[in-house]
Amino acid sequence: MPLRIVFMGTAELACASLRALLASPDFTVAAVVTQPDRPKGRDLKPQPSGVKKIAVEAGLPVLQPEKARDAGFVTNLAELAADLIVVAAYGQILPQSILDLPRFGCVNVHASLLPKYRGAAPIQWAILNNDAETGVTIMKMSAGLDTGDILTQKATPIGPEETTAELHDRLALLGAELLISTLPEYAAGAIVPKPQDNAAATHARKISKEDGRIDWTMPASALRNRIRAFTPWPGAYAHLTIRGQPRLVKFWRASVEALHGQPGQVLRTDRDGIVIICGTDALRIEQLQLEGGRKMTSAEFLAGHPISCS
RNA sequence: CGCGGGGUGGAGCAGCCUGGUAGCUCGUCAGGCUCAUAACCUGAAGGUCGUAGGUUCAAAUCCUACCCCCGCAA
Repeated sequence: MPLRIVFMGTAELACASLRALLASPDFTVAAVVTQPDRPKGRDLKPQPSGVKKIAVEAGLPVLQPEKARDAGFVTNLAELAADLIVVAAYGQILPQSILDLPRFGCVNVHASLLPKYRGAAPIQWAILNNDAETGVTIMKMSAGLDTGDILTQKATPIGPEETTAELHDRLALLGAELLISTLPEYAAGAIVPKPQDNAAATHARKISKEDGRIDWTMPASALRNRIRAFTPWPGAYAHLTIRGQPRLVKFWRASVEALHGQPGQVLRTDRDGIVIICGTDALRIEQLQLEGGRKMTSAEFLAGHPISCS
């Protein structure tokens, strides 16, 4: 008999897991819970989350409580009589009353090798710190922030050029695979949940737009990691002087060069990029984007936007 | 009606305010120079200036409507 599941998720990361659950005969998805539609897009009209779109397409009931801890919502959830609640990038803290609801509890998909990078932005921080590997964790949820007992984990190397966008997509799929292979074993009692080593825990705090601002006195290698980590959001940005005007420019791809000078100085502009001096070494900008415009290679950009070396 | 930028030879842009010869950087092609080159020199091809109307002797430029793209914001 398939496991009766309620799925809770909002962000893109959750979509792969929901699809995997829907595609597997081992599970029945009784309902999907996602955050209320939020203003999005150029018109700022409320848009459904990716998870909701999938649920609607699959003809599943969708619940969108403003607050998951509302008593009314918890009651509705209880009536669904799920064996298990699967949570992936839902975006809200769940009260103990929900965690205790299903007989198998709540299981979470997290995009890091816990206890490392608990919190909202594990993928970004793994790249920011230039880690060689990261992974996904399936855990039994507890009241704390990503502190639950670990069921299974799977590691994956981080490519030297890999961005958050790319790693995110890989981890979403990896997490989905691990989820559907873990759940039946877990339900059969074949997995012993393993407590996290709290002493080794780190917190991956949420990224803010301000984090994207480039400080040219930082080492070039650190800035390159920021560029990778903040793709696609919020982007690593700085102001460059173009036709005498300071213009906001986002940097999307860059490499490190062993060149030195005054931090912030534009050393060279050629078809291979724009070389800017950093605190240690220099950054060769290969792809960038002017405010209001689309992404361009440096060669394209320089054709129409003269940047003088300073 | 959330705010804003933009659609000009293949690419990226200037020109628009203050209507009157289609400009710049690059690419392409041909030739030259060079030991050599993505360097340099010379020449050439290539554009219904997003679409449809309007104003005018004359519209890339001013007016109106529409289509499409992008950034901010979330």
